Amino acid sequence: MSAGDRQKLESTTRYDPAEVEARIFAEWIAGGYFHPDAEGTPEENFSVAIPPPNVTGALHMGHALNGSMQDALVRMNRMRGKNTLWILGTDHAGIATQAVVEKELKKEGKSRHELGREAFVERVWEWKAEYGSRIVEQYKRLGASCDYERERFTLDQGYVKAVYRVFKQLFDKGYIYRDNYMVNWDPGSHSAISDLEVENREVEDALYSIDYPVEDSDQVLTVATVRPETMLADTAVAVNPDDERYRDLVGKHVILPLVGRRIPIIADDHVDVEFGTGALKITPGHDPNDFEIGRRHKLEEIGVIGPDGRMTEEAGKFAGMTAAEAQKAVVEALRAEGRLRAEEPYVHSVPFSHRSGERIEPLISLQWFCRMDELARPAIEVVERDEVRITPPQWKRVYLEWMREIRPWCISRQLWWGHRIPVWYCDECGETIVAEAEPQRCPSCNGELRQEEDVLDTWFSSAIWPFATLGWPDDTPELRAFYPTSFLTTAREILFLWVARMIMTGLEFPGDIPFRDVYVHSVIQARDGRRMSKSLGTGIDPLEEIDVHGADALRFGLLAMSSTQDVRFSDAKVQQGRDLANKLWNASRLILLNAADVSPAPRPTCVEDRWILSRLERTIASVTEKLETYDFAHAVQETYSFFWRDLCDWYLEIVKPRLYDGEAEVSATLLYALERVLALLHPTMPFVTEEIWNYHPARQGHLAVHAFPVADESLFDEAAEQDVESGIRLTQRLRAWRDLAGVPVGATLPAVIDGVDPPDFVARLARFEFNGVGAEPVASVGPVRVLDSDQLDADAVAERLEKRREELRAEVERGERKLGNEKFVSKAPAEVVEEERGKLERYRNELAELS
RNA sequence: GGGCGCGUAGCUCAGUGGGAGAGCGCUCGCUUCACACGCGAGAGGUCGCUGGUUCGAAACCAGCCGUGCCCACCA
Repeated sequence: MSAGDRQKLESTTRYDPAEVEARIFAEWIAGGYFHPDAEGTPEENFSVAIPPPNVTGALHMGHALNGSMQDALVRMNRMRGKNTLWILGTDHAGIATQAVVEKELKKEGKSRHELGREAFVERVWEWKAEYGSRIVEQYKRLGASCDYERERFTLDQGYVKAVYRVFKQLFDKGYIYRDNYMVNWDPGSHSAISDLEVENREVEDALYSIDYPVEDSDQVLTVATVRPETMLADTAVAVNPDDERYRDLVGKHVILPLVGRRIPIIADDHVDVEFGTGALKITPGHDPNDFEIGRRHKLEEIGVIGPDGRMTEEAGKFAGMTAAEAQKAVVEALRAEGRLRAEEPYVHSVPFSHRSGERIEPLISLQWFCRMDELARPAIEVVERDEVRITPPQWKRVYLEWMREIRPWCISRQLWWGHRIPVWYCDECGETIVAEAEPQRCPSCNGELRQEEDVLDTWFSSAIWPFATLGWPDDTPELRAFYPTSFLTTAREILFLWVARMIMTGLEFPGDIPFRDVYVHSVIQARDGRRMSKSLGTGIDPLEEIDVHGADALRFGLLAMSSTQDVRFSDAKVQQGRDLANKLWNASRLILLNAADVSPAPRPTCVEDRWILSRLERTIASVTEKLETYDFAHAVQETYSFFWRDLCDWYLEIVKPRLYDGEAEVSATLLYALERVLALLHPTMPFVTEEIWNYHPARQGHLAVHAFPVADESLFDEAAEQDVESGIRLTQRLRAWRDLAGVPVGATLPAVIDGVDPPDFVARLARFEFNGVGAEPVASVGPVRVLDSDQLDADAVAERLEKRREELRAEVERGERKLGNEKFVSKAPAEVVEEERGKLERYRNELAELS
């Protein structure tokens, strides 16, 4: 070690992540470790596609957890020598990004319509160039070992080519079509949105009962509705065909109040006899159910609410009002005509836009759809056959059930920012052309063409992420080397929005699954158990955590708190990670500053050496297995426990004298253990381990590309583990005895051993002298007979003795009761019974000695 | 309406059939020559409730209570 390094180690008693992280990260990048050559096959390589964050986004806890998990596996596989690629990129996020830029414009007093489409889109690109890389920089702060040289964007040139190819092929297969259909209209973003972008919320509305007079009769048919304003668009009233009350009315007509329209009374199974009066007003233009019923009965579809959320000309005197204003006015008008029979409070669930937060207005509009049933079929099969494995397994069923019920996907959006749908219309001959590249003139009549105004749903482009990022549709070296990818980690909320669609497109286009494993991770909630959300003010900023505690601390903390169930964010776990980083630093200082100049190798000379090596190798085996099965929480906590408890608390304390003596054997063993612990921990805590590695005498190159340890089973040593662990337990009992017997901390107590000598370290760590002579024994702790001395307080010793007797009596009683149970003795497995007998025997003997 | 999950120490969570665990917090004692982001020793749980299965249940089964999430077209 150089004098400078030695001085740095000696003087730095605390690990300071802020001083280390940026420097180390720059070294990794300079080394090119994260930028693999496109060589080898997907089977032998390791690749992961990052769930692309929104360009508008900032790193939140979900990204940080997901990133920590991916990086752990990516780094582990890179260290194993695999050609490893972590694909990075961002999503153009249509609605979100357009909203951000529109907001900016608004501050300048402008609207996108004033700018016009081209200028607006240009403006969004400018915004993207300036702010769009923020989240990528934040991933670097986390230490994520993505390939920053292959960064992709869902709207970059090659990606658009892939999207258009997919659109064209799906269109040619007849899966994509254009139709007038009921959609979820989001008045906030002025666009249709898909079913998956809708969230239902409980809302208290009023339920109105309205009398519809039956034509040529004194009868009325009373219907119930929460949206009286839509009655203006009613085109039928429906009753259940089995409903005796209305059997005679089916086929007759009612006269729609306020409007005067004559509309039929029809019979449809959808109507629930029990609900309200059993008569349902049918508004095919403004209600998804009524739309379906309307299509079944070929009813007229009238729209009285426009895309702006206001009443249209069809609404007559209500035209121009907002839907809410119209509701009041319609209710008033009905009341004035004596048609309003009842009004009562009513709680029900109502769709809201996940994007804008506004209440969805179901409208019929001309949109592009994609049929999903054919695409879903093979995507169901690969999951059924576990070719794509979903972990934890309960999500497999959730996926399959959703896929089996899949419905057409509304893929068009009335936005400007996104992939403009590759369809051109000829106004002269009415031709519609779908093409991957813009056609110059109409191929039929040579007329002028105009392109479809709508853009595609953002998720349409995300769906092809794993292969579009690798250069598909071209046959690129990247695609050949890294597709299919190895695994995907995700939050369950995008299982349908994203994961399912990637499986479908992967099978349809490159013709193979996009990844072999899907790991659905838990959700980190706010400290109080609420959802972490910006709008609720419950978010915790991962970057602040990194600033304060370091990236390793946050990574450790997130992995340690992650689980199969949702968990609350735990500051304590992040601190545990910070403490671990500090402990690693300091234990390493102890070893590195005192070890003799030897090569790291297991060189056991005594039982405690064999013990720590055995524990080390077992930990490597166990932690590796847990990482491979996505059990991150147990993986990091087990590493923590081995390092802190076994290595630091016990082994280092035991071998300090040998280490200070510069003994070659213990130095070699310690350097070996340190090297392996650093490598084992590097995937989860990359910065501190890399920094310490700088000072390790075996260092050749960066730890990021050092071999990941493989457990050496020849070092497993059951006997050594038992000996040392019983020595540890004896040490702990002796210390406890001293403490309770009021012995001064620094005092060494005389004692003798009755029986087999414990390992040597026991006497030193417990501060006993086992060759005591002369005095009388006053207490027994295991095989240790504590001799009388002036360090002892007789009363405290007697009290301690009595306490132990009580414990033993309770134990003996418990054992006797259990073994006295004849059914236990006859039915329990023999080894369990034997164990109980052994324990009882030991307790009885010790009690006898103390009496 | 259907589905999934959770209820274990003051807090956050592990623990799937043989004597209740971790981290934090708390108490007592330590400036012991790696680390006070440290060391040693402790206190603290009828494992939501009620029944059942079993020699044995925190764990398996049933019901109940509480709580969270997902899906769903009942106006």
